[in-house]
Amino acid sequence: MEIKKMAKVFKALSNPNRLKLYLQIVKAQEISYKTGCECLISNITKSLKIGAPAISHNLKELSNAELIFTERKGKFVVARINEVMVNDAKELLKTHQK
Amino acid sequence: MEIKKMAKVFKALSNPNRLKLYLQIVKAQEISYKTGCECLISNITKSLKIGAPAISHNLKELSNAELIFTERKGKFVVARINEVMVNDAKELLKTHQK
DNA sequence: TTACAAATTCGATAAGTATCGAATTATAGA
DNA sequence: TCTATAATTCGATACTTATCGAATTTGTAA
Repeated sequence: MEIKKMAKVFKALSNPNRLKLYLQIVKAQEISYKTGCECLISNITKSLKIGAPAISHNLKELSNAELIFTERKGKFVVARINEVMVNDAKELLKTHQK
Repeated sequence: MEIKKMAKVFKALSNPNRLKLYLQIVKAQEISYKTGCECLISNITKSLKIGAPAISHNLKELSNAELIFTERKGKFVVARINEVMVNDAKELLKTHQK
């Protein structure tokens, strides 16, 4: 687990809009476990106050940091969380004391 | 726990040199629990490949994000981790599935 | 007080980034 | 085929940031 890679992960989460986007994907994915629906980016887009180009850019940042995987399903893009990477990030934040 | 505040925390960890600095403070603090010594910034400075002004700047970023507390002890600066904030960050990275 | 070391501040610069509107591409359905 | 919607790409712009060297401040101890 190299520093540079982890720094990139944190960078991906360092912009408020992008962090919101990430959290919405997490949330949508959790719901999808119950409903079977997939996480459609187009739904999330509406709830953020930035335009489609910015969403696209921010998705790519999350994806480049390997925090999410994206896949095109016809006209739509679906995203899902890369649990492994998220765990690496959590692990790095572990402090061994109380 | 507001998004903006958390984004700032992640931003503080988003630069490789600053992340290293943070991790060194964590490490030094863990050692200090055993030895009773405090985490001196001047020791850490030597192991990073950036100059003193950059260290100073990066410390301030960590401090502004409330990830660390700093205190001057005579000629030196000592730092310690804000466990509460670190936990908030870990908490935000929790996903509820397996 | 003088000298030294730690740290900060200042001013500059090069590089990176977030977002936009316009244009374009991809896809589904009428 | 034509149209509407989702998404991406492009080009621009305003803003932020990481780091540096030089200068300055803070503090210790000779």
